[in-house]
Amino acid sequence: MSILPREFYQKPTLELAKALLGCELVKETDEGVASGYIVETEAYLGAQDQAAHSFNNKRTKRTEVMFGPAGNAYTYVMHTHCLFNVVSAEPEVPEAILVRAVEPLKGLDLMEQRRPGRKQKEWTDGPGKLTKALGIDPGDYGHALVRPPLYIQSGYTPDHISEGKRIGIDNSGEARDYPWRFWVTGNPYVSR
DNA sequence: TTTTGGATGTCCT
DNA sequence: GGACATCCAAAAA
Repeated sequence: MSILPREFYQKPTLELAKALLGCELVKETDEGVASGYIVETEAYLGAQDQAAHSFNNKRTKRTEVMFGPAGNAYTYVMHTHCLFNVVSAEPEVPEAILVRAVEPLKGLDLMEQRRPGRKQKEWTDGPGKLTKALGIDPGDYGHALVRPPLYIQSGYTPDHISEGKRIGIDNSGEARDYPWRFWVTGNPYVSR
């Protein structure tokens, strides 16, 4: 088991989205370590993707990190929740990959504490849920994912990967039909 | 300075 | 299936 180097992220976004499946996402806090296997991702291809925050190369304070190098964290606060993305592509090309679900691995006691009253299956089967269970927050914005307290390391290789339309972007024109969502076939922790 | 709306989750009916 | 919680940045005024 080893932390994925910066070079790992130097591949086309759609390819990286699939490569991340089965990798272990780790967050270390004062309370301890929590981690899980990534089992569901979605690609957001900046300039050509109407559903992306960076559509048409729109550069703002919020999307700024997407214009940086691949391998950094892009956290985004949505309503009452925080979402976690991995920045992809080279600098000046605003692409990223949203992690939608993980399979709990380490720090199960911590996650249970952070998700009181829920079954284990419901701890991390959604983009807002997994950040809460792992302890990822807006303070991780822009963090390089190659060192603690937040990083990704190699895991297992999924037997089969499924792909389909993305979720939660119904008002994004034809971009909503792009098959840019990937998940580990048959894994019970995918959001739906 | 004010308004608007969102890559969601949870609880209610 | 539907309402609503609750916060920040973008866009409008």
